[in-house]
Amino acid sequence: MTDIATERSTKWLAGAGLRPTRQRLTLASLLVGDGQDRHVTAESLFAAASNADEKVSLATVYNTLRAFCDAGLMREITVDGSKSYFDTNMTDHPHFYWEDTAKLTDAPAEQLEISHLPDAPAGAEIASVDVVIRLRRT
Amino acid sequence: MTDIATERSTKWLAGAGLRPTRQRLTLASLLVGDGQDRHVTAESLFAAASNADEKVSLATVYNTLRAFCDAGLMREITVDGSKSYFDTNMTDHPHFYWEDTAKLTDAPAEQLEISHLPDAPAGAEIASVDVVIRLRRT
DNA sequence: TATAGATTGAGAATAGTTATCAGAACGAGC
DNA sequence: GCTCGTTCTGATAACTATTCTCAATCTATA
Repeated sequence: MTDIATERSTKWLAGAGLRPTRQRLTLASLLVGDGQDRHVTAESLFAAASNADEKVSLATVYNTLRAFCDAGLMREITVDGSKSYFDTNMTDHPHFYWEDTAKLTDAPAEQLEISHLPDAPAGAEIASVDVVIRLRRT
Repeated sequence: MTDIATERSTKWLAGAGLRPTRQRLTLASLLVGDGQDRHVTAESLFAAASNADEKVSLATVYNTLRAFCDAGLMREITVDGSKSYFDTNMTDHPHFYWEDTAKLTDAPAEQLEISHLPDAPAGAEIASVDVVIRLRRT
C-alpha cells in the first residue's frame, strides 16, 4: 500500500465518518487506493486482500461492504441473481455486464440518453433507474 | 381451472414442444390461463398452486420455471439479489420494482424511449438491455 | 492507561436454489 | 389397450452466497 493510497483511503473513510481500522483501510485501499472506480463482489475483494497478504476475514469483507454502502461510499448493483456486486462509482450511470465472464464494468453515462421514462404509478415515486447492458462476446 | 384456461395452457406448452404433464398444466394455467402476463417467483407460484389445491412440489416448480425459460416461454428477470423473478411477457420492456413489497410489474414499454445507448465495447455485442425502475411508496 | 463502545472473525445459521435418483407418468408403436 | 424406452416428478440432501452470533480485540477519548 503506497502512502498516497493510504491517504486516499483514510480520507475516504473519514469523509463518511467511519473508523479507520486496519481491515477497513486494507479494503478501502484496494477499492479506491489508486483513485479509480472499481466493481467487486465480496469474494473478489476477499481474494484481492488475500492476494495482497492482508488478513481480513470473509465475514468482515461482507460487513465492510455493507458499511460502505450504508455510509454512501459505494452502491450495490444487482445484475445476476447469484452474487451481489458493489461499485465505488456513486454517480448515476449504466453498466455493462459481460455474460461470459460475469464481470461488471461502467458504461459511459454520457452515451446513454433516455428521452422518455414511464411515469411512476399513482402513490409511488421513482427511487432510481437501473440500466444494465448485457454483453456477449462476438 | 376453466376449459379455456386448460386449452390456453395446453397450446402454450405444445407451442414450445413441452409435454403437457399434470404439473406443467397446473402451473401454465396459473401463469397464462387468463391470457394475462404475470410475474412470479418460485415461492409465489408454489404458493399459488398450493392455494388452488394442486399438488406440485417446490422442486418441480423450480424445474418447470427453468424449463419454461429454456423453451422460450418465459424470461428470468434480475432485480433483487435474493430471489429470481420470472415473467411471461417475452417482449422487450422495462419493469417497475416496488421496493416496499418486493413486487415486480410491467412498465409501459411505449413510455420508455432510449434515444441513445452506449456502443458495445470492441469484441462484444449487446445481448439485451435491462431497465428496472425502482419505486418507493410516497 | 483506563474505559466505553465499536469492530472483528470463526463458525453456526439461513434462504434460495440446484442436484440426486428411485419411482411414476408419458407417448409411440404395436 | 399393452409394452417399453424416455421423460418427469418429488422427497430430500447438498450447495452457495450471505447474514448472524458473540467473545475477544481494537479504537477514540479522557
